[in-house]
Amino acid sequence: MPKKTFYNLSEEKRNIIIETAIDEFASDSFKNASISKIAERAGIAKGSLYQYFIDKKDLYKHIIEISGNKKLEYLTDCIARIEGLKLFELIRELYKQGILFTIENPKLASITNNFLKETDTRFKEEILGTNMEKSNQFFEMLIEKSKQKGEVKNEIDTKVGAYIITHLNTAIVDQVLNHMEFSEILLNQEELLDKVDKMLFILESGFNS
Amino acid sequence: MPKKTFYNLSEEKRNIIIETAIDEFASDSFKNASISKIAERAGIAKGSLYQYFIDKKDLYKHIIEISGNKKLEYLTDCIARIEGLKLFELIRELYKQGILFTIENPKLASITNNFLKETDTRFKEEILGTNMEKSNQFFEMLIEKSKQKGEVKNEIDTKVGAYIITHLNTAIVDQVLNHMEFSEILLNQEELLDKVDKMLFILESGFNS
DNA sequence: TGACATTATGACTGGGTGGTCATATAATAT
DNA sequence: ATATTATATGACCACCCAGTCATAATGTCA
Repeated sequence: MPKKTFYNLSEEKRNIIIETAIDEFASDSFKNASISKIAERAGIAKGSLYQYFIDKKDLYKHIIEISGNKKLEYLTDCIARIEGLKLFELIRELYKQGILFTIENPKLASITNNFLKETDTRFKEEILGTNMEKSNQFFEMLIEKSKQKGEVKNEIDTKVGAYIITHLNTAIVDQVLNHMEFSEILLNQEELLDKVDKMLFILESGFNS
Repeated sequence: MPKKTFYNLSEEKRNIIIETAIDEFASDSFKNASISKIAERAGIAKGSLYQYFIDKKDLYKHIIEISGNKKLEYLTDCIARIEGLKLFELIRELYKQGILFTIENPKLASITNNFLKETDTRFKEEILGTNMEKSNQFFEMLIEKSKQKGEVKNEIDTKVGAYIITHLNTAIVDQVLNHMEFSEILLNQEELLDKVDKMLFILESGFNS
């Protein structure tokens, strides 16, 4: 968390710093992102950054938190509709909102994605606190409910099912990001949703004929 | 590719260098791996390394090539049996061999996995040459064949199907690696295969009841 | 033994990094 | 206007890096 001095800054200055940090962390991993560059590009002295944040990790934590909150904004609507939707209707909505978030906030999406790819588990825990594995547990809960409703096969292993759904979600976000980097074209959202539907169709009914 | 001087070295010395490089690239990304450390740990002068390899990328290329070849050894057997097996029997074998490779060669697996996570597409192309996307195309071909045999639903999108199978494969390898890092216990191979079976069951028959 | 080619070496260059700290500036309070 | 507190600064520290190159050591052939 930032020091008090950071919140004494004008909102404008705070925004510049945050935006610059987002830029930097979006284009490099935590390790390779540069505090020096952030300071330079934000037009402040490096020493000042250390007046606002304890250290690099502290700034990173704050940016990760911002990312998470922003993404939550995209998901809360459909999470609110949990009760009314069938499992795969809900998953479709979640995937869709994930894609939307990625398209509208590519830098934030890239940051959270880079973070997920981080291998150092201790580091991850340190940054996320207790919030880890939340996504997996959420899907596990959904699957259990759907089993009880008779929507989903009982023979299915809940944990493995949640694992599949989580991983394909991040895989999709990853692909969106890479395409956006490569061809600068804002890729067709409908085409993407079509892919998602094809994917969910496979998950729902299986490969076998 | 290494310079001629590298191949003039004794096999022993060559092996030490390769092993040390594998260690280094396994524990850090290309960017963060250190030539200086490799030289120091291999007990040779840094300048010598540059007598054997053009630059860092050249050494990395060679290590990636070694990894790829070693993994191919694990897969050729079951690839040879393509004709006799059903789609998911084959996929099971491929996943299984992938896990086996990862357990028996965790460093090499970690290197290839880190490489796959690399975001810079140009860099990837430069390292791999034309070999990119091979895995995806392979699965696409398999799915097409299985459709013709009537094993697999025709309504399924081949590309999306291959995408799912490829991504879940790398996700599994990833999990194996992380577990190995964390608990130093050689994790139960049967337990893993059980998870794979549960995963394939879902893919074969779908979530819906 | 001497002449030549090959290989080994590590100090060095120019660049980067996170983080510190004495000092300068600005703001506030008296 | 003075004293006190809060913020801004950038030179500086210790460290790391990839890659170079003149020199030294070693090997090879005559």
